[in-house]
Amino acid sequence: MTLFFASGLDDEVRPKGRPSVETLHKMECKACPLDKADVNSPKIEPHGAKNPDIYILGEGPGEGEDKKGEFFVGRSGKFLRGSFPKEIRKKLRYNNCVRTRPASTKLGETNKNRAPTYFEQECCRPSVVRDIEKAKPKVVVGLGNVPLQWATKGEKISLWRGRFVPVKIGSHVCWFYPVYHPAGFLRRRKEIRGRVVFSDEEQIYERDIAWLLEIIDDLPTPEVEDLDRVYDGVETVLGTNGSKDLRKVKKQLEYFAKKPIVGLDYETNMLRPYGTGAKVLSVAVATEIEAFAFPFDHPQAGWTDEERKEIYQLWLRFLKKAKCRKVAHSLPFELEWTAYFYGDKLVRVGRWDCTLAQAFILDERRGMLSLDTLCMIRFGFWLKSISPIDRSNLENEPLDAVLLYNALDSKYECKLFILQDKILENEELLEAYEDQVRRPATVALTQKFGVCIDQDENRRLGKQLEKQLRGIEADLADLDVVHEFEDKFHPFNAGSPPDVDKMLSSILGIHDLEDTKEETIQEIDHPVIQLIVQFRKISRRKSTNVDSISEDGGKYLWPDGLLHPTLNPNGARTGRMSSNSPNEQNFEKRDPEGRKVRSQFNTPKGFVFFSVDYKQLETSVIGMASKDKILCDLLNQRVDIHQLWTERVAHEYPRRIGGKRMIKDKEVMAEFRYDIKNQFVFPLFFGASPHSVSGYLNIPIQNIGPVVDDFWDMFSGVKDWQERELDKYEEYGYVECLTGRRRRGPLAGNKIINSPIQGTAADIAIDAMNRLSKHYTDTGISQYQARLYIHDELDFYLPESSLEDDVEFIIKEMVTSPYSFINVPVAVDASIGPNWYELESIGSFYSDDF
DNA sequence: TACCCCTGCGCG
DNA sequence: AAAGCGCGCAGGGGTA
Repeated sequence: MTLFFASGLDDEVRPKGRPSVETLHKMECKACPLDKADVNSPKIEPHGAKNPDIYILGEGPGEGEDKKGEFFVGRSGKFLRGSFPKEIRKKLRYNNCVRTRPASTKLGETNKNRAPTYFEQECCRPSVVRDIEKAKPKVVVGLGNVPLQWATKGEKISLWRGRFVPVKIGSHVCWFYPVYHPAGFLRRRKEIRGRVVFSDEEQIYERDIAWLLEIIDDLPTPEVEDLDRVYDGVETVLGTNGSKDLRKVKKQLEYFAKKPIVGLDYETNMLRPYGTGAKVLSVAVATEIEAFAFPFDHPQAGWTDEERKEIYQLWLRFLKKAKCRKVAHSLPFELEWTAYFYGDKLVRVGRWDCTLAQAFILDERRGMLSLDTLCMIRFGFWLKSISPIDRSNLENEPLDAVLLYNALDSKYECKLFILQDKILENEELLEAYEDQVRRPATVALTQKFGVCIDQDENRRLGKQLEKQLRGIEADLADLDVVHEFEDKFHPFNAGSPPDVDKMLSSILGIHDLEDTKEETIQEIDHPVIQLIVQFRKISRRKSTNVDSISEDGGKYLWPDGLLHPTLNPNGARTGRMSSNSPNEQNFEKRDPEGRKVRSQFNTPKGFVFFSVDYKQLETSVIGMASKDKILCDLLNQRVDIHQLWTERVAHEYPRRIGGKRMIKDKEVMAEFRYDIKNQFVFPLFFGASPHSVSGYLNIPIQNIGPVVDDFWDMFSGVKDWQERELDKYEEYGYVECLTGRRRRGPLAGNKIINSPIQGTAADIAIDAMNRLSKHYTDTGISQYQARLYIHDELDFYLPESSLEDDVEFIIKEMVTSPYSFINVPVAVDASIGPNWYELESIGSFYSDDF
């Protein structure tokens, strides 16, 4: 029997020629490097209550502990005891992963603590395990990274802290509850003018401990998956038994179709279905206790062509008819492949669920959403370590292994879904999950439809930018400072920050700059600076916006001639969707020259490009959240708030726009409005200080300060709302969108204010996108499926034949949002043209017109 | 060669 | 030390 199934490090990371982990466990102190360490108190014994509810597990004794021969008597030990109420304190038990002080042996550092090594931990493990087995605590509280790794193999305490993980320590099953180590944040405590400033970590630690005490009596019995039973109920067919296997597939699919909840998982040979030779290798369906996997197009699948066709039909039938909830982990993936091979409509047939979306709604910390990690958090074992298989190359792994792997995934998806569903219900987050789980269908279809690129335009732009770059390089080569640089060092690369830094300091004699950003260096009056800035701009424009989507080697163009950017609904912590490969959300727009790259985004013949932007959506959401009377009135009267303040600031400080007479200049004011929107109104609404705003706008504080005061006089309801949000965060440790989506701490002040706004705006826009997409799957009108999603902008390809009807339908759908918290008009700006660059406005449209 | 982090910068 | 928020991508430069 393994001593502890999730024990520290494996043999795979063991340096060669060192004893195995089993040997270390057998030899204990005899093998330990610390056995003969020169310390005051070797092998300190655990102490405290005999049968505690809470067992505190630290890294190893520090200097204070070593001196006194007792754990947790140093600074952080005292702090830790202090964080528990007196009655509870008596009932704690204390131990460390390593019981002898691991002190630094480096010269001059003999009194410094260090983290215990793997060998020290493993030698000590048996004695710690024995003590925990004897003490039988309900919860082991792990302080910092070492106990986290010790108990779960988890790696980042910031991602694991505050979660209850079921673990089996020796023979004892209990909860492991990682928290920040006090020693860490006590070191980082700062004093400003005699007042201690607490770090985020410290506040989070306090909250985590408080939560532990609040919930400990209500914790369910922890359950750790029995590794001997993970394959229970798993069945597969290889397809080699012809019609017998076929019948089995049929029977099984009929069986699972009648279950209430079924995990569903594809294994594929690529991540996306658009590559040449992309195929689904196998499929698995499962309940909590039974799983069935069968091959599609794995090379070893035994199907004849005829049987393969039958398989296709059987699966299609399942997708069309199954009454069960179909659960995937990362649903956009399953839906994208389903749409691609079986038809778009199926993404909305029956009910699909997503364990990743559930996990995201429960805890939006990134990096902890894989099925593997979630199985560890919920079931106490690492799912992926069960299957000895190269997951990046399933096509060349033996079919039987692929099927077992596939089946396990689907089984634990189902199991995970059922557990997370209960937790969502307990935390009153089912509604937020419903919003989240509507996203994958539209995401999958937008991804599948793809984005057209005008390759002639791409080539033209590529050549033009190439020429500009050569020109800049030639101009650079003419400069004395560049000669000097190259004599002294090496060829000058304007795209290299270290080179630019060297140019500034060694050649131009400018030393005190923090970085080489455009903003920082543009004040320097030297031709080389302008050339550097230009070079960076043009080379970025070319590589990011042109080369990457070229049919001539662009890495994002697929064999079908389209882009298929991915949208990630479970990535951005506020609840926005991010985009990648390429990021459709960062093609240039603000720079009049740069925005020409958008001309590459055209439509198929017979279609026009239709672009719809929500008008000041986040400002409207601030009105919805704060219910500020003035703001809501202004929004109801369709007043352009940015314009209002643009004029106000222009009058207050005309120098900023080049004098009073410029107030009448439409172009100047339009440009200034842009600055006011992004450097005044938004920053203030999201918590920027007057001083920061002064900096952004480059207007002295004595001029802008009074305007900021007026701003807050006018929108005092918004200020009050901001205060309320901060209070709520203080109380609950999270903030909430109007849609119920949460964002948990640690959050700095301004994020607290921003998150509910950004998240709610995202929910409104994505909901509209989804309703339009549903209209497509309901009626077959494919132009209602958005092609691009850019936060507050949706883009469509509309057939010329039905242009007017489609325009009206889409606009109406976008402005008539069904959320009950909407108390101000929702408005859009719409424009139309041959491509994403040559767009002509067709006007603004308001919900109260419909 | 692949991978990592850093810097810089585009979008909302 | 204080800081509007949210993202992804390219190139440089180092490492294995």
